Amino acid sequence: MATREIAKRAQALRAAIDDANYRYYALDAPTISDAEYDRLFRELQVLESDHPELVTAESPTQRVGTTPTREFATVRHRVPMLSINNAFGDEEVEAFDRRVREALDVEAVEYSCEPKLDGLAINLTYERGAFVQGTTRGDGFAGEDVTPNLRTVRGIPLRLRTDHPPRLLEVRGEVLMYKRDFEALNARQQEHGEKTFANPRNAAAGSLRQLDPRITAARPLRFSGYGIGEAQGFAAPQTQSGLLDALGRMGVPVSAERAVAKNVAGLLAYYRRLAGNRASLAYDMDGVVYKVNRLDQQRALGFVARAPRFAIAHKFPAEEATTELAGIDVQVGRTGAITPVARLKPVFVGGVTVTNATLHNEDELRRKDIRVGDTVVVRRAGDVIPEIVRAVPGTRKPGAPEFHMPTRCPVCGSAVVRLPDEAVARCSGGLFCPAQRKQALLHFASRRALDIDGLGEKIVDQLVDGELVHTPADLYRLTLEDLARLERMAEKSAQNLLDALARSKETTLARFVYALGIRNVGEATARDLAAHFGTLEPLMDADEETLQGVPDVGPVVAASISGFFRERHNRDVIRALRKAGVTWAEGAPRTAAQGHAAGKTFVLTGTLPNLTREEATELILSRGGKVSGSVSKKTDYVVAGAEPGSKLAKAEALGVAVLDEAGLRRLLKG
DNA sequence: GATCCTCGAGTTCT
DNA sequence: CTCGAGGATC
Repeated sequence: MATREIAKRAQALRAAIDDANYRYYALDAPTISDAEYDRLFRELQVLESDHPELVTAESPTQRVGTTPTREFATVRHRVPMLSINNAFGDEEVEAFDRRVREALDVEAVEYSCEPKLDGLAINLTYERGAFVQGTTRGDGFAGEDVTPNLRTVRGIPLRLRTDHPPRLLEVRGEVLMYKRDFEALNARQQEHGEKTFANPRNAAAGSLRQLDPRITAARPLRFSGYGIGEAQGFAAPQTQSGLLDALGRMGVPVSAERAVAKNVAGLLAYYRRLAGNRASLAYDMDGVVYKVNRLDQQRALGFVARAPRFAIAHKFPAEEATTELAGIDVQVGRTGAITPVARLKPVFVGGVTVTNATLHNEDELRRKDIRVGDTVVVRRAGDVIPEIVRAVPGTRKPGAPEFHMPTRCPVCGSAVVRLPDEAVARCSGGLFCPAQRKQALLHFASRRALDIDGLGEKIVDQLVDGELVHTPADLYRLTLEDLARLERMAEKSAQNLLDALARSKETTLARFVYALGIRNVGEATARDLAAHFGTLEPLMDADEETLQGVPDVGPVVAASISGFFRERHNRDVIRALRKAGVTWAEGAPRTAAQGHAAGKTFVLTGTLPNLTREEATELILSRGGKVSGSVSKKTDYVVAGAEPGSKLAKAEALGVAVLDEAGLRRLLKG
């Protein structure tokens, strides 16, 4: 064959393979068999290996993966990749529609509806139609460059199918794995003695984050596009649904389940249809997304902080699973609270394997009438903490006894008492109880208290059981030799712990008061007390009446505080701590707050780009503001970052002002 | 006395 | 995140 003919043949093979990929992945309508596909692919490989000069970056043979990289480079997004607010019920969707119609001042709005795929959001950059870069979402502002890995994903076109490619087009979508592909992959992994994945989403994430693209190439990843980022020289359609159609025509796989709804009733009908099909669809979804269809209306609506006002994700209810209740244990908390904990036969729910779930207290247990041996329904509440919803009727084992709270503490044997009108039962042993002593030490060392890095549960167990440490002050007497004798504690980590202890001595009055673990005195109250008294002595000697002069301190809290400081033992520990070198800046009592945020209440949600939660809190406090944990009518500002929680939705519902990090900084500067 | 708003405390898994 | 309960407010 003449060189020209070979080149032509290679060209024809590439076109045929690209076309097969397009029909398979984008149209979901394959026209040739897998065997025929493999034959074409091998012929092209042979041709290219005989004539290396014919190989191009866009050749389908180049999807097999190049050599591994050391790490992924960070790339700033040209247009931030935003998150979408969530709706958890019909009412919230109706409220969303109402807000949209009011803002646009129209009778009805048309929406584009799409499944919310459970995968990883990525950004694909095309220059003059050629795929040049792909990045992960990251924090929304910058992500990781995973171009070589994305190149191996066969559903991602290496070249857009159009005669007039835009100068620049960023395609946004989700990388995911089909359920059946995930199962096959796990079976294969298991066969080869390699680790299996918990769910398709984790499998997709793990596959995409491989440093060696050849591994990614062997994983059955898919792509589904849902929007665009930066676009230059692109005649954008007028609507979201038109945009999806246009992407589809250019060879980008888009969801076949997409639809257009004329009004809010259409949205809810779409939701019910997809929720009903959930099990039979090839992929996992965590809900559906509604977007105002007309792009000019989208622009008019704009953004609130980090999320578009023109879109909302309607989430499916938390997944439930059933398993057997293997037993009920009890735990002893810092305040002596005895909490029953369900031990479950491991069950896979909401993407993780759950073995424990809290039962809160005796009343709750009674209410749900749960007994050991019952089959129970488990769900991950708020998608995080597992809870037992109910027992499945008719699964009770004959003679299964009712659960009773122990009358003696399982750790120290002291009496368990439950005060009238209280839901929790408590061990009355106080600091005599090793469990409470351990928890008190862990609290003292916790990040928001004295922040002693490396003092974890395992170490505290040994220190207390070995009688090396009784009170927090004893921690500062520990030597390298003491620590090196402990299990799982080599010299290096022992030294690290000593360093952390030394560092922790420099603290603040608020942290110190919080670290003491006074009942009913948490972070916020400790801060109020520190600000009000300025130094420790007047606080220690204050009577209950004086204490009630502090904001948010009433009779109960005042009694806890004065009771704590009246105890001889507690005063001794405090003296010993100060003697060991624990210090803080002695401030004058702060009276009226000053600064640009004076008297304003802030609530933080999501991840801010340049500030940690603690830094943001510090910043607000230093300008006289207050930071609270929950949103209400009294909240002045909600500061929202990436992936905000339900607080953002609540803020919008209540009409509370929402700021992003930049807005917060501007406000604090004045 | 009722109601709303906050805070404290406990909790799971990777 | 959620529940329970303390504090503030009317």
